[in-house]
Amino acid sequence: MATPAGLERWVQDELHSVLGLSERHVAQFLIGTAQRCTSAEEFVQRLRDTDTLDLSGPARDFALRLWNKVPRKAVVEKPARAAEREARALLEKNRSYRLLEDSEESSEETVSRAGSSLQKKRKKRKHLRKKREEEEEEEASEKGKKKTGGSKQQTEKPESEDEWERTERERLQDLEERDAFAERVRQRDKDRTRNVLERSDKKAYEEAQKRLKMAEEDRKAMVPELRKKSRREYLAKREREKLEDLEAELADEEFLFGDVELSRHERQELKYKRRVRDLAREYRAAGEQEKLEATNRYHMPKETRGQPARAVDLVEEESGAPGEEQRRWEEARLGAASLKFGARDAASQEPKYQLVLEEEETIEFVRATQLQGDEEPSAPPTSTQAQQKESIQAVRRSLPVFPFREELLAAIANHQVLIIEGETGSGKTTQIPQYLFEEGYTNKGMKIACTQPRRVAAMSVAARVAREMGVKLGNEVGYSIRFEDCTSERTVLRYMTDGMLLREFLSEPDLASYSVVMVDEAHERTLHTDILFGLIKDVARFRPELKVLVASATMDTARFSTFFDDAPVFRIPGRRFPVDIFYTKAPEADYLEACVVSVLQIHVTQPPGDILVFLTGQEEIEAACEMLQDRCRRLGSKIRELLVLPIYANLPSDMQARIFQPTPPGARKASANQRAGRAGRVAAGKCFRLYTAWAYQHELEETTVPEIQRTSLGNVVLLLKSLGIHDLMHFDFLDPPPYETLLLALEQLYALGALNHLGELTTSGRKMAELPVDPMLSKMILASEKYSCSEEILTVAAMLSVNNSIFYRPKDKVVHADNARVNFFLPGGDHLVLLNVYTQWAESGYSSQWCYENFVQFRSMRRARDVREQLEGLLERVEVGLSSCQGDYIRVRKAITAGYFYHTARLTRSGYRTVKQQQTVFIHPNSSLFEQQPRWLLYHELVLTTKEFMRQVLEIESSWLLEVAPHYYKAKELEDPHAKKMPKKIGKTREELG
DNA sequence: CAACCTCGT
Repeated sequence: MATPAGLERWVQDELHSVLGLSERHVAQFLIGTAQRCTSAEEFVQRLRDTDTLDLSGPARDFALRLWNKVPRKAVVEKPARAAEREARALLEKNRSYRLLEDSEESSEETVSRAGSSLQKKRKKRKHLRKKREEEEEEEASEKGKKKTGGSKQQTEKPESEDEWERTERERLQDLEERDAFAERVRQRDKDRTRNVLERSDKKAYEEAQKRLKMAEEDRKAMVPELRKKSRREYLAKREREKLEDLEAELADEEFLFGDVELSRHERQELKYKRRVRDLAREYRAAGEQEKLEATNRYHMPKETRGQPARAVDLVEEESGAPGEEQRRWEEARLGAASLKFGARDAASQEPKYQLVLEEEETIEFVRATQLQGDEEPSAPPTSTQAQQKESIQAVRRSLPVFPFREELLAAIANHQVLIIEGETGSGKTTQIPQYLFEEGYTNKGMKIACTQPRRVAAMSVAARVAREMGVKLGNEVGYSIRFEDCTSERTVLRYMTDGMLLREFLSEPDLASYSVVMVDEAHERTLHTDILFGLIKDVARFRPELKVLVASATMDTARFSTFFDDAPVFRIPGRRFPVDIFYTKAPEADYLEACVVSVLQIHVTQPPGDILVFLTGQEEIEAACEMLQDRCRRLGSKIRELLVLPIYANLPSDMQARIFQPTPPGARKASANQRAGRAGRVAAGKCFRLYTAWAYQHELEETTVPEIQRTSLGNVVLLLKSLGIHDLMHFDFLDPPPYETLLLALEQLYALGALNHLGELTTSGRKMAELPVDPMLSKMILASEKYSCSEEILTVAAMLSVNNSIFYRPKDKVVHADNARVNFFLPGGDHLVLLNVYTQWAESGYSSQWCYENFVQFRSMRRARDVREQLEGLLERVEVGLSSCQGDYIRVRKAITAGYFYHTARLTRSGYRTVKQQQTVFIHPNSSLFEQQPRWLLYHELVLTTKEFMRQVLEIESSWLLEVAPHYYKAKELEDPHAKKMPKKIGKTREELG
């Protein structure tokens, strides 16, 4: 970043060379404008509006270069009503100016007005007091004829004299009070004037006026849309104005009459006013919500999102067939792009490679957008050990957040809740907690929590911050994730997964040991984050000193702001490295093929660097790798070396580690980058999207449906209930889950005995909440106490909670792998198979070699072991003793049934039906029971692929259901009409082995 | 006879 003077000179020079123009004020204007804009598009738009430059020619390019150079200002604002707020602020300032001019007069007026009101009140009060005294006197005189006490003597003094003295005294008092009152009014006006003087610098005033004008113009353009929803908005606006008046009135009332005794009527009036105010507030909140939803329905080009829509967008939305619309939009985008960048252009510049790609179909990319970076693209710095410490600090200073350190800290100090908006890589995650630490938020033994949706993120960020602060990880800076608590008593900066903080609510419902809670990556809207919002909002209300920071990418911040009672938004502009985004010119049919072609294309046409490809699944990744390697081999030495490395969750970890190793020089690693956010983190980059820009804007869902509206909520309900939140229907969800989902969860918990008929948590429910597994699993674990088989049940629970990734099935060894799997089969069902696998693995000494030989995934097993150990550690807390069934698997199966009686199916003549809902279901072909078809069974989960399949099934007897869940099943519905026709063949086999 | 599988306590 250049110094202001240097920057100005640079702009002047450029202006001169590009446009033959060298006026200083133009340069200043350009810089000033750029500083106030939040995106390059906005900047260009503004320039266009003001006709400063002819932006059709090289000036546009220059404008973009300028934009990249200018340090932008952070903005603290409430985006939901930015335009409205500005207008109101302007009006208020106008009023303030007037106040400044005639404040003396208005004070006098106020005093006389309020004075008379005071006198009225005083009179009333006097009247009331007199009346009361008279009543008392009457009472006393009737009662106390015999007693003639001192007090009585006083009142029996000569009446006229006494009366005169009293009124005189009161009049004096009144006068004094009136004087005091007048003084208070004067003081108030003086305060206001001072505030006005402080706030109103003229420039800001003019700026506000200009902005208001722009806002007005935007509004004008929105008229057609506005009309549609005008009624509601109009009402809301009126209500809002009313509310503001009312609030001012109430505030004055309290200020002026705060210590004057009010009559009952006046008190009622005040109460009524307050009630009206509260209602109006509610109404307003509802109105805003409505408005927001209405604006969200429109797919606006990203550049204008968050700002008032312009008429053009709306017109385009409404007119023409989709194809036509797409073409027009595409054209508009292409026209706007300053630079056309096609692979063909590049290839023609390097004829050597054109030959290589001749047979291949080339894919055309068009650069549509650039995400600006604040740094010039440059090679990543290579540093020696000695330089490292210095460079760490240099990197810290280079982060986009750094220039706003002071502003940010001030904003945090001034507001309890602050929404922080910034791109990935702006440094918000690593820097802000450090700033807070430096600022002393961790004094007095208080801690700072920073939540991440993912484990790796929590770990790596903590490690990074520890390095930056020069402390050992786990000391001052630590992380806390499931199975791994890398914190100590010294830890004040705690990075953790969101689920972890949620768990902490169980032990510390008010988060008393934290001074700041920062919810990071809020835009991801994970289930845990969403629930944290509701809980933290609650806590913040009764802990006014607790600071809440909600950090999000450039999305949804308006919603967060609204949710947290219009908390201000702090926008951190800029990103570290620029990322160019390229879109395909036409949609691709076979995207895997297209992807491979693009990689090669990129490989030969672009400067050296790594290529990162995002695909949807393991199979695709493997296929793509094969295709790439195959083609590279065919091309042989004609192209530079290409190193293809796959990465996906199920990949053995040593393979994963390979991608972090540095690339051999001249070679290039693992195609179209789907997420520009990931790139640009360490160095400048380019992002190729294998879909058209139109599709990006229109076909992809703007934001995915929040997790909370998709998943089963059993766990969540249990957790909230155990935190004492009973009224779940009115819990403060950012996006409330569907009513039915909540009801379903409540019913399920009731059936499991976690809730009583009043919906209150039972003791067993409290225990279930302690266990970090699904309610049915935890019920199963609790039941293992009764059947004395907790050792086995723990294993089953652990194995069930690692999802279907136990068996490894490489394509080239399918037969061996399937054989190995069948070898683990035990009669009874899949749960026992899982138990068998784990037991054998444990007997092998938890060996990885054993896993390899038996086609079992070591990583999954290790995870199962972790889960098992964690659960074992919690057994004591839920009062379950360790016990083993000693081979009596009936007991294990009964305990499982106690948790899963909800998930049962019976064999009918037309196949399997679930017992309660009569849904047609099938045993999954991978199940050990697939060929046996027992009459009664229990399943762990249903998966819908080609059919509704039961995965992980266990054979049970219907009588067990009555034993474990008598409240849920009636003997009659478990009767089997075909009992005599079908002998218990399988049952016998099982008993023999049992 | 089916093949999807991200993340978290």
